[in-house]
This record gives sequence, C-alpha cells and structure tokens, in this order.
Amino acid sequence: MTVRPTMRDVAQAAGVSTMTVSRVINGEPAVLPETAARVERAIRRLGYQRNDAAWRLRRKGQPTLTIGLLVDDLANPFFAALAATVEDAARLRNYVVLIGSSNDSLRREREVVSAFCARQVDGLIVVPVVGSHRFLRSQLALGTKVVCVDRPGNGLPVDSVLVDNRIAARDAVRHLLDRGHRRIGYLGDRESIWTIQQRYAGFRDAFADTGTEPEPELVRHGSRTRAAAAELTAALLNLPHPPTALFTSNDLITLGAIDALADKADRVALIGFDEFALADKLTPPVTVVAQDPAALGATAAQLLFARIAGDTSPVREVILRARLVIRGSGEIPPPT
Amino acid sequence: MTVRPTMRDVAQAAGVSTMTVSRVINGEPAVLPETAARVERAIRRLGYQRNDAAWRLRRKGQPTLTIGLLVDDLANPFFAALAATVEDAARLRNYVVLIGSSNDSLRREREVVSAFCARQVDGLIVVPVVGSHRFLRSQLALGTKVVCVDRPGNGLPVDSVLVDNRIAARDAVRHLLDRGHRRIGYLGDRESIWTIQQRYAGFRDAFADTGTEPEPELVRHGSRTRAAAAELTAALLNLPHPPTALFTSNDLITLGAIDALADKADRVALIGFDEFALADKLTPPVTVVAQDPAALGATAAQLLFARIAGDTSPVREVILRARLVIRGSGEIPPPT
DNA sequence: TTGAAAGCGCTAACAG
DNA sequence: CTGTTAGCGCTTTCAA
Repeated sequence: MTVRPTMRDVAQAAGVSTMTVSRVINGEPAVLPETAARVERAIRRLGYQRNDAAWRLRRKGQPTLTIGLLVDDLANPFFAALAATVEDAARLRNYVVLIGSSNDSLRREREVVSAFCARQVDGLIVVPVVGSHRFLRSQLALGTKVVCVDRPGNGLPVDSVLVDNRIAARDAVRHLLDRGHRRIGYLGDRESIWTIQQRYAGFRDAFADTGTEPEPELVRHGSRTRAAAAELTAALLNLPHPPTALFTSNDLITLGAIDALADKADRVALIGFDEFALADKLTPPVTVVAQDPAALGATAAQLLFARIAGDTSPVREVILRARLVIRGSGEIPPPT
Repeated sequence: MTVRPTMRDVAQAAGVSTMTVSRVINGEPAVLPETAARVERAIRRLGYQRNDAAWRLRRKGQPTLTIGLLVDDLANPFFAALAATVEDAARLRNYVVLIGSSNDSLRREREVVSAFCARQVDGLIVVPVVGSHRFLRSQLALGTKVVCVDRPGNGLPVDSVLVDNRIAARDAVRHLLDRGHRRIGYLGDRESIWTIQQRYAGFRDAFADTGTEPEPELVRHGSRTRAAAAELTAALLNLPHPPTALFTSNDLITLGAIDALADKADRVALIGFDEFALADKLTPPVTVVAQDPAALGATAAQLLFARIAGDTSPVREVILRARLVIRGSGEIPPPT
C-alpha cells in the first residue's frame, strides 16, 4: 500500500529537475549520459512508474491504446474465438482490450459500453444487441471509432463485418429440399437477434424458391439454451407427423437437437448453423454451415485500427461467406 | 474528431464557475436547484463527459474500477469459460475487465501485465506462465492485488486457486490400471506448464502405487496442438507393441487422440483430462477428468475483490476438486 | 450558495 | 544540456 513515487521524488533523489527526469523517461537524446544514468538509477531504486493519467492529461489527444470489445456471450466458443483474434490483432499494435458480454440485453450493452467509454477507449468492436444505440451515437460524435461485427449497427453510421447468414441458411435448407425432404423442422434462438432473423428468412427463402412453404407446426423459435433446444426438438419428434429433417439456427441449438435426437440421429436429417468441435466425430457426422469467427474478428480489428489510424473513407460493410460443410447428417434421405 | 468539451465549456455555457459544474456533476446538494438545472442543460447540450484522467489525477487513490485478466489462450473453451465468469463477477461490482492471452510465453505475459499495470488496474487475475515473475512482484509492492488461477504463482505471495490435478490424474490412471491395463500411453502438452507437470506426476503416482512404472516408450510430451497430438497418438498406435489405453493431459490433446484413434476408438481405452462438449455423444462416450472453469474463475474473482476491498488476511490457496466422469471410453478392457 | 486560487503529476515552450 | 514557467481538466480549500 505504498504511495507511488512521483517524478518529483525521482528528481529529488537524483538531484535534478523533474524536466530532466521527464526527458530521460521519454528517451529524449538531449541528456548527458551521466545524468541519465543517475536518473535511471533513482527510477529503479524508487520503483517509479509514470502516472498515465497525468501523462495523458498533459499530452492530450494521445490515444489510450485501449479498445473495447463487446460480445454477446464470451463463454460461447464462437465469440471466444472472435475475441481471441481481436486480442491478437490488438496486441500486435500495442493495444489492450477491454472485454464485456451483453447477454443480448440492451441495458447491459449500454452499461458496458459506457464503462468502456468512461475509460476513453480509442475504439469499440461491438456485437450489437437489437435496439437503439443512441449512447453509441454520442460516443461516435466524440470521436470514438466503432465497428459492428456479426450483426449490423441498426442505422449506426459505422463499418460492419457480417456473414451472409440468409443465403447460407437458404442453401443449407435447399440442400435438404433437394434430397426430397419436405417436412423440415426449424429450431431457432430468440427472434430478436438479427442473425437468427436472417437465418429464418433464409429457411423460408429455400421453400419459396420451390414454390412451397414451411410447415408452421414444425417451426419453433426462442430457445436460448441447449436444454431448451433439446426440449423443443423432442416435442417436434413426438408430433404425430414428425419432421424428417431439422435445421438448427446456431451451435447451442444444434447441440440441444443432437441431445434430443439420440438414437434417431441416423434417421432424421440435420443441418446446423455454426461449426462446432467434434461435429465430424459424431455418428453420423454433422453437416453444418460453418462461419469463421476468427475471420470476423480479424476483419473487424483491421477496419477499426484503420479508422483509429485516421481512415475517413465512406462506411464499409464487409460480408464474409459461410460455407456448407457436408458430413453426413444433412444427407440422410427422408424415409420412403 | 470533435474536441471533447471541458468543464469550463459547460461553466461558460451555463454562466457559472467550474466549481458549480463540478458540484452538480458530483451530486453535491449545496447547489440551487435552478442553477443545477441550467448546468445540466448545458451538459446535455454540449455532450459533456467528465475527463476520467483529470478526475483521478486530482482525487487520487481512487480505484480505476478495472481489473486485468491474463489467461493462456482465450480461444480455448476452458479459459473462455473462466474469463466469462470473471467478467460476470466484475460487472456485478461495476468493474470492467482487461483481457489478454500469454500463449504460454513469459515475454508476452510480462508485456500484457505491464500494459495492464500502466493502465493502473486495481487487480490482476493471472494464469501464470512458468518462470520468474519479478515484474509482478514490483506491481504487488505498489499495491496492485494479484490472484493466480489454474497454476500457482511460483513463489509469489498471492492468493491462488488451483485444481488437485495430481490426485485427479492419479485416480484416472488408477481407474485404467484397475481394469487390467498395463501399457498405458501418456500424451502431454508442454512439460513446462505446471498443470501438465502435475498430471504427469499423477500418472506416475498411479503406477508407483502398484509398485510398477510406466513404459517409457509410451510417454510422449510436448504436443501443443490438436494436430500434433494426433500425430503422436498415431505414432504410439503404430508401435509394434502399442498401448492398450491412453491418458491425455488436456482437452486439445484429447481431441487429437480421438482424431488418431478413429476406428480403433472402441478397442483402445481413453481417459482425457478436461471436460469437453459432446464427450458424451461420441462412440464410445469419452471418460474424462472434469474441471470446473467457471468455479475457478468465480473463486479467483471473489478472492481478488476481497483483497481489493481491503482484506489483508494471510495468503490463501484454494484447491478445487476435479472429478472423474465415467462414460465408456475409460472402461474398455485390455485385449485378452 | 457560489467562486477564486492552488495544485494533483506531468510535459510544451521557452530560457539560460 | 538543463531548468523555469505555465497549464492540461479537475477538485480541494478557503473565502465571500
């Protein structure tokens, strides 16, 4: 609980003025090597460290070399992978990363982003919750750079990095339709989430392309956990006229569906959105729509640091492609 | 790129002194409601936000309400889960979290921790790399609270939260020995990592308990990736006299071993350290030694915030238990 | 109830 | 090469 020594303490100990200490610390050449050595000894002896707050106060406009990253849920491997690449990109540029999870709550998003901004982050990478982002807008006006990732910024004039969720979902469902499935179950997360909306739209698109419509009783929205998804899946499978195939709207829900399928896994087709570890090792191996969270994070970081470096080009929207990884579960034919 | 308005701008706009603005901002009662209202209007109009650096400079000793969290690799689900609970615990206390990965490099650990300390974090939760932590020690002296998690602090006088790796590994290997296995392969991560050392020691303990020793040719250290682990596993399986069982020292390595086992999975027993998603869905389901990363994170956060709040009790070491989750792969008998 | 002056720890600008 | 002065944006102290 020692008091941090100040520059004055160092100056006194070295018998010089604070200016000289400042010069030594900032590596300015105009100091006699002998003096510099004396100062450095004093610094070491006292364990002096520059007071960052005072430094930034004086040399203002200096970046804090800190960015904020707000994801939906850090415990989700998808966001963890995204966060890890952002952190990598940041460290390469001598930046550190403040991290937070919104858990899909606008209130929490606002709280966390405000806390980040109070610490004067130079930029923010945000997986935005649906809703109004007035507070983000005011931060933008103050010069904080913002990039949205995974979901668009809902009217916010900022760069964003997205995945072609709708097309990828459509292609996946078309893959099932092509194999003769008609009764395809849809298992979705909360409808308020943009990516989920897109994937559901793609699900409907695939049907529309064939001039048909999904069976309403096979569409289940709103499962937020693996267990909830398992329950909804079980309910679908227990229908008098159950689905012959399932499309699940994210990794957690895919896991829940797998839980519920159990010994029916080789009879009901399944395509899940999101790659997950060991998908290739299950029986049958699981066909998925694979996104690349690392690419999302890396691209977002690249855009953000370009803006921080002064890039003032028009707002960009980068769309990354997801790809269908065919493994077996999606190729199970409907019963004849 | 607007310049942030200062308190003086607000004071000017409201026709008062900066002191009055300061009082309004800090909610001091001694301000005429009418004046306060005028000031508040000006604040809103200019989009004023208090300059945190200046504030902390003046009211010194104020906490930054920021902690740093350094894990080995954020992309690893184990550390992601740990990080998520730390972040939760922090937010409950109005704290934000700076995050970083060391990737098992002492240099990176030092760089990241230094960067955190330069931002005056109130505390650090660290998964320490092996080696000397002199720089951490100097931070400790300056009053920064530190808690080590997952691995001990190597002589650092700080609280730590660990898992009984050695005992858990011994029990797992004993489980294999009890079922008649003698040729048990060991697949390890880098030996420099404390947890890995402990698990290897437990592996040897189990043999020692039966008065035997592991087969040296079946022990392979140093695989740092899933692919490397798969290669080493394949090499073991291709020996003239291959192992009848495998013990893998963490999740990544377990996955690699599973890759390599492929169609031999129902003939070679396997117990892996670390739980992983879908372990129960593989064929055969995988017996694991399960740790609880959320409990590690929560406990570490609890200890850290207690210290930050002024707890000066003697250094504590909390040991959490890992437990053997029996699923099938670990119960495959040796060929007769 | 409000304001003026001083100073937190540091550095820019100028002297010497 | 080194020191002095002033002031970053804010709050403390004291006076009005």
